[in-house]
Amino acid sequence: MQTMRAPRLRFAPSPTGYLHVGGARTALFNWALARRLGGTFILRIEDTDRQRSEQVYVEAILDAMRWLGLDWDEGPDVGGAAGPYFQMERLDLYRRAAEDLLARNLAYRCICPAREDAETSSPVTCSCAARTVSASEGGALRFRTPAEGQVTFLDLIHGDMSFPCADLEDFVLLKADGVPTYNFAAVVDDAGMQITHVVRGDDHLSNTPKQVLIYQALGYETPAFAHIPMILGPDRKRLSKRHGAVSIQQFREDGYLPEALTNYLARLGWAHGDMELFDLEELVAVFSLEGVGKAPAVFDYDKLAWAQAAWLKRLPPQELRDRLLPWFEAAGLPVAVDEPARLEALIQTLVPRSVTLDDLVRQARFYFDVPLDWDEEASGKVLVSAVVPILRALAERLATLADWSPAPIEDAFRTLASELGIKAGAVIQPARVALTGRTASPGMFEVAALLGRDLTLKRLEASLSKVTEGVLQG
RNA sequence: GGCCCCAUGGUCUAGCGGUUAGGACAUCGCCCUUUCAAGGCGGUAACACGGGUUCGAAUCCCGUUGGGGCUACCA
Repeated sequence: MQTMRAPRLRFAPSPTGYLHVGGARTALFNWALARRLGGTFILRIEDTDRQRSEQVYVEAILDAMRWLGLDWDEGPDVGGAAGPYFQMERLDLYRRAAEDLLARNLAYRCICPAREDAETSSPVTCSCAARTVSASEGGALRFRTPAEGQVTFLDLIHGDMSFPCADLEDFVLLKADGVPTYNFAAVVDDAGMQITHVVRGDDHLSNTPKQVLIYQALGYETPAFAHIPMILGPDRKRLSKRHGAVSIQQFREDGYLPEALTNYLARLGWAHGDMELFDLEELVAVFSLEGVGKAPAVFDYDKLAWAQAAWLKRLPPQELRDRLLPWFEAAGLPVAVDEPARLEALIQTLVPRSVTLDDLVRQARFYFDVPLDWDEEASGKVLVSAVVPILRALAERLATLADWSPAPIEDAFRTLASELGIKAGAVIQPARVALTGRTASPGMFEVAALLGRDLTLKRLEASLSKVTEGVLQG
């Protein structure tokens, strides 16, 4: 029956916080399935929790969605573009549906006080269970759950589900202030928006029978459900801030690529054979709910880092350079915009040594004509007086080198070493510390070439005086 | 407590009755090498347990254990 309807999916976050990885993955699966099926993807903001919902979170969520590359298709016209739907702008819909249920005696008003001890394990019995409470006005509206029978529905991941009505209480549809609860608003909207596939977290599985009851009471066809496994922390508890970064915004600020995030997230709870590295387009080409597992997945920061490093290498050099530009500026490094090729080249020397963009830019510092970030301990060991004649000789040769490029530079280093009867490393390592301030760096000849003759000689001189002063002092 | 879901190496997973149980991350070793990485090659490491069903179970069924979720006028 669902097959006759055009596929329509949605992601329905509530703006009570930033978009976290769990929500992002739910959004990703919905988006990927919608695209795969050639259907429609809708974004709906579930802002019915007036206490916790905030506008900044709405903006942050939209921002994160766009950054990840998850675009939505429809919604109220917002300056020419399709904005998301907001439940607080649709209160009439829920009230009308509520009145319908009330009129047909499928719901009733309840004036018993709100129960406050939800945390205690012992169930609180509401006097409404007697189903005789009624008040012409005020109070909350409760659904009249059938005393007997089974609620059944299809879950594309878990199979046919069946719950006894007797286990379900008379849940609230409308709060006393007229605002709908999650279960009610979600159903009215999913039905009204003709959603065909409800893909959401496993934590909603227990809510589904209640929702199916509402669909039936309202006379709507039920969609197919797909409850995807939760994402846990290393301690197998629900993933939260205490486990580390969890919001998409945080990962973005830390310098992760959206490609790495969507790639890694897709592989949490979903697999397609041995496929590990892929972009959104490649994901859409093969995505299916059949590949989604049932067991909860532990978020692995190490594997995310691996995916990130892999994407750093996968991105076209030019593209990576463009994305890095703002990071260089933020770091206060004097990027010469008229030397895009040089920038691109120096970035590439750092790609195999970096994970995040922030990480890469930090390591790029020595390539610029700014004070060196000296690793004093290392330089103290390497830049000793014995090294002075070596670096002095090296500087002389480099000063007159005809062609300033890696191969001739390497030749100069090696020739000098053999003439002095020492190992190449005995020249290279002191030079490395002199040019970069540390003992670990990209290839020395590439570094010198990118640094340019002037800066190279300047750094060599600076090191020589540094050693001399050190000797005088020591 | 009640109800529900889940269970392959440390982690993400492939497997959909017959496989030397495959891949990836991590880890260990070797190679490459001017350092650090990256890369290449190789190693250690898993079917939670107990019963069935079957000629044959990681695969199907039932228990046990373990983990997760729901049980709000939160979503």
